[in-house]
Amino acid sequence: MTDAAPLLLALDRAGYRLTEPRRALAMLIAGQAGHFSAAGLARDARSARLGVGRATIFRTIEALAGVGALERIELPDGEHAYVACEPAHHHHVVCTGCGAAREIDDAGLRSIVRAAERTGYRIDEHRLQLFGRCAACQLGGH
Amino acid sequence: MTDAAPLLLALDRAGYRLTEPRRALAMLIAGQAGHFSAAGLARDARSARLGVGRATIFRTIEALAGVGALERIELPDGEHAYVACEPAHHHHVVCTGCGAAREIDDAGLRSIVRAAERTGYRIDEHRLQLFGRCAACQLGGH
DNA sequence: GTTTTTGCAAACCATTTGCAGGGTC
DNA sequence: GACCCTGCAAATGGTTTGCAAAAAC
Repeated sequence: MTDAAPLLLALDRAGYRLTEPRRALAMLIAGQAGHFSAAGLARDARSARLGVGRATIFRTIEALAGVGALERIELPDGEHAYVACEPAHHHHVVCTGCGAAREIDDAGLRSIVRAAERTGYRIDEHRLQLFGRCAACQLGGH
Repeated sequence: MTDAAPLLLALDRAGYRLTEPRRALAMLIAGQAGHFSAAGLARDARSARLGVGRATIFRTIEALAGVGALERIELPDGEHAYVACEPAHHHHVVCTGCGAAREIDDAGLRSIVRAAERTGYRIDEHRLQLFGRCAACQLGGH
């Protein structure tokens, strides 16, 4: 339900060429309701007769993740999924009902990182993912 | 460097039978320095001539993760790994140098979860992983 | 003795790669 | 026109599964 433009813009700015397959995939990704998997996107592309090969799908997702327009997450069941996002540092809340993802800020994380560094580790990177049900799914009982 | 007993105890308590392959794998896991992968464990098992099949290794890891004695983590490079841990709720700091993992408490998370719930989501689960270098690896330059 | 577990080998499935042709800048 | 990108098909590699024999309770 987002817009495809930011995805293409991010690729363009990073020096990637704006090809037909990439445009088509950006549209497809923009139309995803919540998180999506590479395999699922490949399925959609096939049923939409985009004529885009599996390899291109994986390569495009990789490029988009590389420029920060997509984030790869691991769902509670171990599956991999991607969510479209702003290319800034942040974290997500993911709905286990419909897959909708929202960004949240990490204000409170600073103190956790500081606490962790008291163990002697120097923290370079952190990953936080919250899972739950969005307001709609709580009502609808999906 | 940990002890194999807690792993076996956890399986026993959950009603799993204590078989020879499971004892052998518990020892092997207990001897792992930091995090380890299923594939790596399979390699170790083969070189140690344990006579344990790949399938059994995956099944045993799955069982241990199921009872909370192992936690599956995703490293920054996308690889999967496991770390032995107490079966209570907690989070890890993982050294990107040697793989050593330590548990940290999640005191500060409470406020983040609360903030996230103000978006309308009801949070059921969260996952936090910190990556950095442990004291030894900062000195040694691994 | 009944039920779970194992090992093997084959099956699976997501992801990657090599390469020749085609599209983009 | 040079270089990037694509599609295809084949390779890869981790993980799962079916099944008969073996072990645990």
